[in-house]
Amino acid sequence: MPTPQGKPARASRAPRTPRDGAGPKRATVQEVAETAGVSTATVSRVLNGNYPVAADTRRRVEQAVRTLGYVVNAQARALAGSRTRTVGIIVEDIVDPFFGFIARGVQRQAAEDGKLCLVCSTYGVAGGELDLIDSLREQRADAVIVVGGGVEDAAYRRKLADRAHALNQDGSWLVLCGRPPLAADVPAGVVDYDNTGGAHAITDYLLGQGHRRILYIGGLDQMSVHRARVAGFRRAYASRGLEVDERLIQPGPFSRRLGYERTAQLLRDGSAGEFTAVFGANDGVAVGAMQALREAGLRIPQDVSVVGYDDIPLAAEVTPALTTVHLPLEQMGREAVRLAVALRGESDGPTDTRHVGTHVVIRESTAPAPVS
Amino acid sequence: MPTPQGKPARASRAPRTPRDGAGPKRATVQEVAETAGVSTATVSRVLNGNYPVAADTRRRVEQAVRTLGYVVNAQARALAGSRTRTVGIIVEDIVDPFFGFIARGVQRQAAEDGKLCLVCSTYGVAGGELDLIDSLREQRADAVIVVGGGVEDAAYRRKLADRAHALNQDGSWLVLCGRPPLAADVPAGVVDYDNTGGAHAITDYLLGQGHRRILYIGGLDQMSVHRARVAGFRRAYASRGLEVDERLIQPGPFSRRLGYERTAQLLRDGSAGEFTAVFGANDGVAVGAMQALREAGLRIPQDVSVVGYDDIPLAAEVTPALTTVHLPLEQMGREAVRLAVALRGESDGPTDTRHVGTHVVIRESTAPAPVS
DNA sequence: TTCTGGCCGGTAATCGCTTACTGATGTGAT
DNA sequence: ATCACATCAGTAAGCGATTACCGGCCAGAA
Repeated sequence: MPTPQGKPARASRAPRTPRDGAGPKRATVQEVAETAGVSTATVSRVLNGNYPVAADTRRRVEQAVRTLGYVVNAQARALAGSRTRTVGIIVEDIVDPFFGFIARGVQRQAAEDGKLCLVCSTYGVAGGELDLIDSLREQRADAVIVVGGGVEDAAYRRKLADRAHALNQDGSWLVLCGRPPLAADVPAGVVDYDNTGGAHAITDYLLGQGHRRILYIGGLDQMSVHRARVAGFRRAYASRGLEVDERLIQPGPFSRRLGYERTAQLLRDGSAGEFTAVFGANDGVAVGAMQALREAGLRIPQDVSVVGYDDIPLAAEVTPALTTVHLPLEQMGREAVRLAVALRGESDGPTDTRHVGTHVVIRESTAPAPVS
Repeated sequence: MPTPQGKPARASRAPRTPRDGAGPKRATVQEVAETAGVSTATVSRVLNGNYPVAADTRRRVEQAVRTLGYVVNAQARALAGSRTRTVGIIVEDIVDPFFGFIARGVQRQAAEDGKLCLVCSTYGVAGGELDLIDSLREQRADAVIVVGGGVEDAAYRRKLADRAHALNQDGSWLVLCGRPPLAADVPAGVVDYDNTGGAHAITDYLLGQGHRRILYIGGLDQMSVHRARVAGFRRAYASRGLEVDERLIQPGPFSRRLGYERTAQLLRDGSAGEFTAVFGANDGVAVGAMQALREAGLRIPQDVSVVGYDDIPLAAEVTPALTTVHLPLEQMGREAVRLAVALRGESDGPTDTRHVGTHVVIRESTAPAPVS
């Protein structure tokens, strides 16, 4: 049998020469300790300030730190301690302002808490979050924040739940941002906004302006965000005792192009009937729709009103400025970090869900329905 | 004297109980080794695949890894090895698409190289880069990429150079992105684009269209980017033997608001004389100017042509679409990472500077100068 | 058959810091 | 003067990998 099954060879000890000194070198606590004439423990205490050290000793250590230009080695610290002072955030695309603002909130809150951010993007790779979570787990990020995320089936949710358990066992937490909780027994924090409520509010506003036929564009059925928004849209009609014409609900991937093409097409072939308002599932879709309407010679808001969702800067910058549902994105990012910090330590607490408020911002793209 | 100066106490050894086992726990190479019946060295070799291991042994180790759900500890690995497989990037504001695209390039290239990104933003704090570089030095990022950066005086440049030396001594590199080199003796890589050339090209295009009075808006004199662009603007006039009216050069902080307000004001008080074209120092400024022109009843491009710089998505989305100078932002980000990787190891090589190409993108906001 | 290598795999030293214990010192109480 | 306490500082055991060195084994060469 070529399989080596024998007892391990008992090699005799041999003092090894220290790693050759040619490589990069920087001061260590050891050296600081020697320079200051104290022990490494004391240096560490001064550095972390979590243990009483006599003023005089402290001064000497600080002096030594300055002299040697000492900088702590975060890896060594993390290895010895239990935290890395690092939070990971996973988004779809960092260029998208929706994610950008959330990332900004995460960064700012993290900075205030003395942490650094590992920012990852999936760039459209389906299920890319899963691999990224694994990478962040290797890095032992103190928390992993997953923002949004598109299509999700049962298998995917199961895998995500597995990651949540794994992270939790490592002592850190998974925090979902802008998506609903996974399940009661999955240890993950959630920071979400009320999609149904927001969609209901803005739809109700349009209905209040006399609009009855509102074209809803965007969203895929597998996306929970979309399902929730459509639910709000429907509920607004229902609570006024009105019916919605199913032909007016036009799903599709969130994108400016979808808004443009779908609107142009419906205007051309009239297959969804008439409409006096357009509800873009997000601001990008709405802006695309505006362009199609304008090209068709329709005036906004005199002929057709348009509303969006999210309130990214673009909404306020287009002409006419877009009426939309404001989402406190940056605040959500901050909240996610705070939640992760709060959760930390609780080895297996219940899933904690926080909701941030949204509100309708009325700008110039909406007006009372034209008298027909 | 209360100062404790005596010889350190020689405490007797006392075997300490292992850290209490209640905390988070995850498999280690040790456990994998035991499970697979090999040594930790062998496990490490299988994991890193940089040393021959018999196929059978490898299989057993892989099996053990799977069974235990083992995940390597990046901190321990970084401490023992010499790299952290992490790159840091510092931008002004991650929401700004200019920085967003560069960050995207950095992320993608880093991902392809098996690295993770630590993304930091200064959010307007002057000199905030310096502190962030220090943080990234603590983290021992394999490279630190600093993008853009605004106002910079001699003292600031000196501090930045100090950081570059420190990083270099640590064995990693500072890479400047979208800004000129610091000095020949500063060990830092540079990835930049030709601002003077780009400004020259687009100005020349306008001059070729018959425009003679071009309003240049934006940029602060302390910003090297601005100085270079204005230089290109001037050179374009000069190379055609034309003179530029100094009143037409209107500095100010890059912002949409500046474009809007300055244009509106000059239109109102005519203090800079007439002009048939506006050159926004970046796309935001140009879009702001477009708005002011439109509100003043001027048509674009029939009455006034407008051009921008950078070619962020907004440029293609406004109506009329903006003629501008395209910058390969994402590619710059990738290039910065590649440069950092290439530089790594060279303990003190010469400053390496790479330039990425730019080109004028002609859209709908420009037309021949109106016949007066 | 004995020797020389090539393959593989084990041993244990390190990386740089945190922290549980322990000890020395000085102080106020008795 | 003696003893119980605070206070402050030192010792050294990890944390979880990587890797320089060393050595057993076996095949082909001499």
